[in-house]
Amino acid sequence: MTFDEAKNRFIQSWGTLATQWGINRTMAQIHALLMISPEPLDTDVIMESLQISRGNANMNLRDLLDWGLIYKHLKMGERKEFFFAEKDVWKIARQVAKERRRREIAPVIEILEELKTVETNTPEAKEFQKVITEISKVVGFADNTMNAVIKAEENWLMGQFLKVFR
Amino acid sequence: MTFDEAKNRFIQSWGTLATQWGINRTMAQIHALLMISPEPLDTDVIMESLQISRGNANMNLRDLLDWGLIYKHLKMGERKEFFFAEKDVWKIARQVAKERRRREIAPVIEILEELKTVETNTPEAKEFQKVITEISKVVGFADNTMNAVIKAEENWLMGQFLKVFR
DNA sequence: AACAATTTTCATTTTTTATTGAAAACTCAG
DNA sequence: CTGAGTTTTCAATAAAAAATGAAAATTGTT
Repeated sequence: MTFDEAKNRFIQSWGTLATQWGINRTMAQIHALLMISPEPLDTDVIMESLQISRGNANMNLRDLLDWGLIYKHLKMGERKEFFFAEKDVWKIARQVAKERRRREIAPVIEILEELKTVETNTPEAKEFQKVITEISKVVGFADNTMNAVIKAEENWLMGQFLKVFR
Repeated sequence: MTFDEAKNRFIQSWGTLATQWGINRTMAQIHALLMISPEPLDTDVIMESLQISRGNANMNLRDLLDWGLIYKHLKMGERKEFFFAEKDVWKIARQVAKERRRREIAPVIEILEELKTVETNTPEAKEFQKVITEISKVVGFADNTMNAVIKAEENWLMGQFLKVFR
């Protein structure tokens, strides 16, 4: 396999994987492209590489900035903006965990707490409350796990898990 | 909040959450409905409750069966099929981890291994290989973690994490 | 201030994904 | 074997999500 083939394969695969996780294909592809580029790239290069429009490129670059997965780089004497990706994959994992926790887990916990307060006079309502309580436990577990990832240093986290799997 | 309000809120929220994770809304709603139902339900009841077509109901029920999240129940003297959900939320988590590992993580590991074999003569190719190697590590970590969840007994897993967070 | 380079926005279009509903297939009692 | 009850399939349709591209806004230079 040549380098260019490998590169394309990676960008393509990353995009496909992302869609399975509710992330849009282009955003993942831009991220992949920047991850494997040793140099910051400008919007035109990205558009050309991935064959996408300016608007599309711009919006997804903005989203990646919001997620803290890429950064701007200004070259002196140039007016264009250049972008480069966070290359530390552990840091990326922490960043994604942090955002998803905030955007997804936190609201769910809130709703579950609210639902726990329902009256339990019928068998149906009892079953309901039982399920909600169980879900709360598992969501709490997920929340703690994400928290661990967010706060962890790479070595600490690896160490903990090596202990578990020893 | 009345019980019916709570029920609807739950089904609705579960559906919304699911879409953020790349799972379709209806599938999650059917699952939620069955989770909180003390009795197995037939297709007509599900169609009525969620206001969906027979084809839609049938397809998503089949998918849920494939995922091992619901089961069939045949009532004696009845020709209709009834469905009930796995209520053990830990078992659900294990089941989902198992399926996603098989469908998503495993193929990614395969591709990454393949990409590692690329020639590294240019700086660009060197950077590429470095990134791929790093991603491999993190994906391997995710794979191990999912494996732990899959194989774990509830108490063992909880115990391990309590240790980590003590 | 005028202008050219660049970025951002957003109404429109395209693509993708989900849903419908009716026909076909299946199942089983009589 | 027949036919009513039930499930499954799938082409057509609808809904949702993503992408386009050109106009508007912004930025920095002279």
